[in-house]
Amino acid sequence: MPRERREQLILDVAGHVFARAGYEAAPMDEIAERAGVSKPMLYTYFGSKEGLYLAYIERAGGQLLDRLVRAAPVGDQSVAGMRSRISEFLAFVEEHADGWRVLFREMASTRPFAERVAELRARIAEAIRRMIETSPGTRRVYPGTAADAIAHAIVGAGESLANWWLDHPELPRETVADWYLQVVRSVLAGTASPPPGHPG
Amino acid sequence: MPRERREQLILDVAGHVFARAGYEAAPMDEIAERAGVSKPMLYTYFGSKEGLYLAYIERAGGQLLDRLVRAAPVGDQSVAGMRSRISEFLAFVEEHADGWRVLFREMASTRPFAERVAELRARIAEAIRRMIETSPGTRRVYPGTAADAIAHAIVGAGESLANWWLDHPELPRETVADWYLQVVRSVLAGTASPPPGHPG
Amino acid sequence: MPRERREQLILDVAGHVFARAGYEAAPMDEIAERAGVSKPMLYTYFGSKEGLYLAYIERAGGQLLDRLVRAAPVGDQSVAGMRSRISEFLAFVEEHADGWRVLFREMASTRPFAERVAELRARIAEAIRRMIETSPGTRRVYPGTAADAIAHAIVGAGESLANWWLDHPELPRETVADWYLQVVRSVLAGTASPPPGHPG
Amino acid sequence: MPRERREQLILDVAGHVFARAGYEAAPMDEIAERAGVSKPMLYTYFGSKEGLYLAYIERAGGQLLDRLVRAAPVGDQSVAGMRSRISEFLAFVEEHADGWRVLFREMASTRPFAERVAELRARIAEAIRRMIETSPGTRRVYPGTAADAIAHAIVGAGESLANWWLDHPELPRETVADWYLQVVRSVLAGTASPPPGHPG
DNA sequence: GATGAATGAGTTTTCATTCAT
DNA sequence: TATGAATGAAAACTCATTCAT
Repeated sequence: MPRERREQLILDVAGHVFARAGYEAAPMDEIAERAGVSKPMLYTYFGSKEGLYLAYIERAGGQLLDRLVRAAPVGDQSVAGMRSRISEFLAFVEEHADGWRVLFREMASTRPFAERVAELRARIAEAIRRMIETSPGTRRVYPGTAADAIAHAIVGAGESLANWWLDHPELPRETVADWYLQVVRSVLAGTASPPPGHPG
Repeated sequence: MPRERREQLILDVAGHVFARAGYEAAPMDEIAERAGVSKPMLYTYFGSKEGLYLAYIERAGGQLLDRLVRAAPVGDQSVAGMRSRISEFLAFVEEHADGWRVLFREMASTRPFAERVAELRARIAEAIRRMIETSPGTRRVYPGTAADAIAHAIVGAGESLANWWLDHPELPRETVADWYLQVVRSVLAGTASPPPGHPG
Repeated sequence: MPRERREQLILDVAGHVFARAGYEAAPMDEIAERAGVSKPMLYTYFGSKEGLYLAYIERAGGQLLDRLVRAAPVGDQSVAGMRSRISEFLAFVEEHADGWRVLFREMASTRPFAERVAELRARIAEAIRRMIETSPGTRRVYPGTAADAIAHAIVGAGESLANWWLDHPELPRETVADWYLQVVRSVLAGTASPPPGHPG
Repeated sequence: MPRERREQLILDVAGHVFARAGYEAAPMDEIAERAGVSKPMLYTYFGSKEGLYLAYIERAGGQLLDRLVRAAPVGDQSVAGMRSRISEFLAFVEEHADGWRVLFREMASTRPFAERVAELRARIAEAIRRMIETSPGTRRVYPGTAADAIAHAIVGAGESLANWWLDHPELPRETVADWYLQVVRSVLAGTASPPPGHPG
């Protein structure tokens, strides 16, 4: 088996174990055994447990980003484009539940890995921020910092919704996508006009 | 020092260590040393590492809930009430950053503790769901399940916003509260009327 | 409650715990709790865990010796005397199962306590040895050393029989006593004449 | 060094430590150090302290049984066969003093291990019981249960004699074997005819 | 006299990591 | 390249023992 193929297989297995047990509690022995390789092989390929974990995060994050980018061109701010991206995001959650769980777990972490995931998240939030700042409302209510904050709120809403969905797998993806789309559009619309009676 | 006081002190220290390192990576030795007590005391008081962690989660979750409940009466769905709750939530994040980090971390966890935190989260989402279902929109667009999903999205938005704020501590709490309030109100409003051109 | 009475009560409880778990595995906490006293009390009364154990061995051993001595005068080598002693021995096993188990356990031990029990055992063996050497056989086949060995064999037979009996509690004591008496008499008789064809 | 060889070496060392200190008081550290291996090896090979102890008991018990079986064919009830078995038993005690001490210690124990040793003992007692029931006495005095009891008494006599011998190592094995043979034959003979004046 | 509270020392066990082959 | 075998370091937890009151 060529190295590349074996690496992918190992990452699959590792993701499964990491998703179930968490980084600390996932034993390298189990990963090696399940992958059908020896432990030294893991170290030859990935250097360390940390390296293996990072490689997995990197791959999962890359896959997620790829899907988002391919779902709609970067500049596309149409409703159709938004819906497409949301749908792809949920498709990723559905098809790579392990990957999603690991990525999401690290959002709450403070360990070195969290940084990599934070970057990924920041890139997605950044795209949303641009949408906020260029959304066709009459006037911008909040300055740039606020847009960043709101963008993160939108991202968080999506994550939370995705996890809620993992507990309700009977719902079709498109239904959940509709809901999230509605949330996003509402927030975008809401940032275009100040709430009635708002002091600032 | 009376036992109750010392227990609280230990929980403070434990929260700090747990927030920084995570459950698995937090050594009981360090908690004991930082708290100025011996390890056996930790076990006498809390039974096990798991017991200590649960006690901390319980305390932090209780404090958060207390604040939310005291911020505004349960039935109160006014904007002022919402703002008050949001402000209290962010005050908790600000004043109990450790507690918040630990609670938030467990949202992504699969361990036994996650259940306790999920309960806490569910209670908050439930309150929001009721708000959605009784919000004064012209007609209800989505059925009960959707309301639950949207409620979780709102909760997730708040969590994400809170974490974003932890990285931008220079912003005053009330500013962030305003933003979150705006998000919540937008979503509530959005769920009262379907998006234009929505198929369903 | 007077000290003497409380000491006895503690010893009863301690014996129970020691018999079940063994010396090493018996926690002082459990003994204290079961006896309804505080741990420092145990140390005030018995000095240490070792002290408590020794006190228990001493008491149990003394009780056993007392019974044997009272069953028949020391010089009495009649069959009735033997039967009486055997009966008392088995009565002790029956009534003080804990004490018996602890004493017997220590026979196999190499720890400091074993010495105390070995002494007890030696005293009993010594009495039997004298019986062997003065038993009314025509001539003494074996010298003094052999008599000592045989005496220990007889003691061991009794111990083993007693333990076997603990697993067959439905048998009346007198039945088992008869069997043991038969064994002892057989061996005594056997030592009076060499086996046919024995070289020495 | 091949694994099999090292396992045997570890068992030798473990037996030594167990014999001296007892199961509870024997630290794995000491066993590892004396065996010249690391502690994790002990766990790789034997799984746990209990596993190591069981492995040792199993080996020692197997060796003892082997010797007894090889000493004389199972059905052989001749005096020569008996003497041969006794001699082998004592040879085991002499050559594997550690093994003997550990096995004998567990006879008094209540832990899970005791069961394994009880089985071994029961197998030996069973063989003796059959000898009793088929011994060429004129008539059987005691029923089957008694034969079982007497068999255990004979086993106990041998154990006790063996331990006595460990304290008198200057005596040649054959001498002690003769004594035990005499004891066994006396008891067997005694069970063939009731004691004069026996009521039953 | 009695104890609630406290701990130093030690135990088993696990795991990431690395040689020798 | 690939691995069976090995380990250093550290973790959770327990227990006999002692003060301060």
